[in-house]
Amino acid sequence: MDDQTRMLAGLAGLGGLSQGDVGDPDSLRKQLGQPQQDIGDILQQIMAITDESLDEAQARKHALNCHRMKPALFSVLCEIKEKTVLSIRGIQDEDPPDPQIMRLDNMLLAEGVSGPEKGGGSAAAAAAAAAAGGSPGADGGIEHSDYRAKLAQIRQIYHSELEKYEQACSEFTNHVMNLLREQSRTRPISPKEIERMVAIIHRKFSSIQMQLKQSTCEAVMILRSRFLDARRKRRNFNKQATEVLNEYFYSHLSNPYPSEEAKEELAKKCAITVSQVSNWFGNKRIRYKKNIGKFQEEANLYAVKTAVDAASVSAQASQANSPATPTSGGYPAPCYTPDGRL
DNA sequence: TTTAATGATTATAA
DNA sequence: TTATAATCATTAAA
Repeated sequence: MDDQTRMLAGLAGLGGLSQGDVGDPDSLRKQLGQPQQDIGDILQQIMAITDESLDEAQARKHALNCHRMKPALFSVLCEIKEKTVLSIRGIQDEDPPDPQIMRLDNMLLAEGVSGPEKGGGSAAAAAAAAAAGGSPGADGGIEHSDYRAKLAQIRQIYHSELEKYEQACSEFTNHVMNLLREQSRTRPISPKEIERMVAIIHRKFSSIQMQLKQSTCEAVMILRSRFLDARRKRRNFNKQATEVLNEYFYSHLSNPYPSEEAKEELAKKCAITVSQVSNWFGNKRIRYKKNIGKFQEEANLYAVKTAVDAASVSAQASQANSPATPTSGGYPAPCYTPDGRL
């Protein structure tokens, strides 16, 4: 737009060539071999062309295009352009790869939304089969396939939108380029300028692309939190596992804080993860402390069990490796008698 | 259907 | 980082 006003100013200046500061008017006039009014006339027509109707303008354009003075005028315009274009140079040359869009790209790639389609239609088919099949083989498998199906849906939407975006972008770019090429017949347009315009268009479109990527990322995150949140697929530990954990807890009641190694061992015994062991102990400690009375029975049960186990072990091996007997500490021990009564 | 139990998460403090 | 306390969301029992 600024260029346009500059161009108009340049053209207006050209109108009065005698006082013009452009090039060498005298030689130009000689070159043209025409009176000055003629040029002013043509310029007047060019200036007025925007006010005319489309058909009129088209006809006028054609007439001007065929005008014998057109090449000369064109070269003058080129000269002016050459001068003005200097000022717009340097405001380009900045194309840093947007870190935001790179972040989004990485995430989409990691989630398998962008990038190569893994498994192709077979994954969708498998998901559909799993959903249709009455008996979900693995427990949680149905949810997993549901998740995959939803992800595939997001992926499909993303790709179709991206395609639309790319099509629109290239369409628009082509349109503008054609327009500029067409205009370059009547006004000087350097390839650099076209390039710059294309860059501007791409920048504008890339903000749209970012929005698309942003919202896709959001959708994936929501899907993840909805399906992969462990709380939603909580399963109670099996009886044997809770037994092992409770045994440890009540036999270390004075200090129910298993070391990292102890946690690992418990995890292995119970076929759960170390962090699950940590969770369990965290929950157990706080819940025990909050209501010791409620756990009294359980405590006695396990105390007996431990004692019996220890007794049998010591009887079998005739060794004096009695279990760690809780004496004092942060957690009050329940009163218990060897026969299990309170 | 309501309630209790339970595994996981979150916020906070040491 | 880890422990605690509160809370969430699901499962199992009543």
